[in-house]
Amino acid sequence: MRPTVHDIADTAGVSLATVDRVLNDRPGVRGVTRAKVEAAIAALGYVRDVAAANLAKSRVYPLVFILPEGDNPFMRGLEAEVRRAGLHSASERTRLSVVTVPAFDAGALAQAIDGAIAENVSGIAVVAVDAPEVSTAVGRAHAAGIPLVTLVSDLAGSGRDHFVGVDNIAAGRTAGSLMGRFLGGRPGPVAVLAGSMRVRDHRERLEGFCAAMAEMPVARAILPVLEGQDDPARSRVLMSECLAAVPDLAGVYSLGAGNQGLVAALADGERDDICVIAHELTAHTRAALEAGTIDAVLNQDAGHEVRSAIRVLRAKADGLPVIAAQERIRLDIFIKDNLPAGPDEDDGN
Amino acid sequence: MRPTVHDIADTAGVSLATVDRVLNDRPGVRGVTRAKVEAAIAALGYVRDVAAANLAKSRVYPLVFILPEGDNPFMRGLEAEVRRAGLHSASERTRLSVVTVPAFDAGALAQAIDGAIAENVSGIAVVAVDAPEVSTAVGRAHAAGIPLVTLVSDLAGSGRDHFVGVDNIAAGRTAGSLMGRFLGGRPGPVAVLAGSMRVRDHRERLEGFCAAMAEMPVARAILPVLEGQDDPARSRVLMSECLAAVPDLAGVYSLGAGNQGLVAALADGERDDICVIAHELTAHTRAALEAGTIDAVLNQDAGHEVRSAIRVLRAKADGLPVIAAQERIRLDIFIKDNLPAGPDEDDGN
DNA sequence: GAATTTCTGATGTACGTAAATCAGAAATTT
DNA sequence: AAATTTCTGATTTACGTACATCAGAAATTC
Repeated sequence: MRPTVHDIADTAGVSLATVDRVLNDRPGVRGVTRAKVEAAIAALGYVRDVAAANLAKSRVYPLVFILPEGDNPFMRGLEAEVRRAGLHSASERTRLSVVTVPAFDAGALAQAIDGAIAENVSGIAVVAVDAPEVSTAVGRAHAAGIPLVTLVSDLAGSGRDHFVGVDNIAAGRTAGSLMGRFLGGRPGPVAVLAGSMRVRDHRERLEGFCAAMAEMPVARAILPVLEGQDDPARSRVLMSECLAAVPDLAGVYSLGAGNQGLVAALADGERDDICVIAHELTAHTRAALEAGTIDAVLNQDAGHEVRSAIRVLRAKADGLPVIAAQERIRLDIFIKDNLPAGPDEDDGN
Repeated sequence: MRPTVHDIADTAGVSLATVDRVLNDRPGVRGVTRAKVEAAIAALGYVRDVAAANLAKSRVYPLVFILPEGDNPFMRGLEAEVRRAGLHSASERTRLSVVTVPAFDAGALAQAIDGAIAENVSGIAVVAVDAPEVSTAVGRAHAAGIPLVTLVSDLAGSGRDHFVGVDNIAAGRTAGSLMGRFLGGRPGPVAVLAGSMRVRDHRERLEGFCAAMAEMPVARAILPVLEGQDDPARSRVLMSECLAAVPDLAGVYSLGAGNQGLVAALADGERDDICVIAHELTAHTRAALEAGTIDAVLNQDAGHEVRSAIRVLRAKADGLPVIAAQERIRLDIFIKDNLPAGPDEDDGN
């Protein structure tokens, strides 16, 4: 049997109350006594039974997810996963809520973070816009002792406790490498469709993509980035213009959420010979992958990210260590042949 | 606050003991009374607090993993992950143990399953050899009420409760599709190196591979399967013979654990122009991927599989539902550019 | 209608920890 | 040395569930 607080009290020769004071860092214990208790804890290899502790505390963990507004399918998928996790959250003493803010709006984001701090939640997960206002708001959360993780897009040099998301430079490299291989010796430049260079994940993907393309045996031009603000209409216009202007376009790397507009533009232009690599498996990209319009989709699993964020925030709130291997978010590569069953086709067993 | 057993007792107008009898399916409750209690449970939306229940039961779950012996790196990786999970298992009231049996030996496997049944464990995870003896042993576990999941390789038409592993037909299809794209118009046949056609995962991968290759625009011969029994020396000999016999070999699909032998044979033959797609990210395949000998590695994450098996077995033991979406094991595609940090390079945060 | 069986209620203990209270011991100050 | 402050011990209650016991009520059988 694993040791309990009673065992510690016995071997340390102190009372239960003293052990409790040491364990929970409460005042009222002399240095020598504290040392004795800590020695006993170490000797017995005691680890607190978190389940019992939470039961006794009857503590609940209100966690807030701050996500961008709009019809970005990936973000809406994230939101859906948060809600889905919320269904099971009761049994884990967690209460989840979602706050949405205008996309790419640093001020609104900082305000939302401050709001969560004011509500004294026990954890915050935020899709970060990489801006100073946001960094200082994150600093305030840290100062208030509230664990905060960045989700999907990271924030440089801030006090965030953890980043939940894929390595976006590696994602870009992967896209570049696949693009190069798929194109082989075929000539023609490559276009890049992004949301905004104001979010770190988009910048990093572009960086990786360019690096990998540069290493390819066949040199290939990369056209100036098209920033569609993750808006379908805008992305469609930009892409259509590009197709018209560059008749020998060989490939498109869509590193943001402009896929709906991209697919529409490709259909308009009747260009099904272009090698397309996109991010995030959504209804649109899935259909385009099956139809052959898109050749590969790089994906981060929203469900996994949400569950990871919850685990990390809870661990941080409890002062427990995070199991790094379990929390690493993998980059999925999907082609037509390894598409998973859709969310509506779950076998439910 | 979420409802407790006391709330149910109050609203149903019965005593705590009766509620307990209904909840835990104990005898001694009249039909009408039971209905009243169940109505109250439904009305209040009661869900049992698993943490408190486990605390009260102070139950431990002894789980057994039955894995093949030998120096198969993937299997040793699985074993390592089980041991790693064992470190954290105390806090989850789980006790893990590993039993190894000779690879591809159905009789020994069946015997190991019967041994676990005799020990009255609360769950069994087994890397299945697809044979009748094994199926009947699985049937005996089912009859004994012991949850059993197949791991990595499934078992047809048996009473296993769940399969923890990737969709191997899709894995084969993916390999075939990537092989076709990477080779492009280059001529030459493709070789397949397997472990044994007696395990279902290898058969399924081959099936998917052949199907995907057949759908490619360029027809390509697939040579007869080389069965290396997942043994390095044997795989090396088979592969060397093949390289000598087929000078225009364009690609190799290694769907088993013969990668060490494969890489050695390629080095012997000084053939670095062959497109190689292999399974499972190990030290060998990682090095070969970085060196450019192997072009893509399809991987199933051993750590994820082990944790999934544990979650599923515990859920089954408790009679709880399994969250299908969370337990789907994904097929990772690794190329040089999206290799994750190695196990020794964990950032540990 | 009495005897039996079956059901139900009341009550208590346990799991391992948190947290509070109060009394007494030890150290410190006056 | 007395008064005060600081530390420690003993004890109790609580969290939500599991499980056991015993007595009494209700239903069933004879």
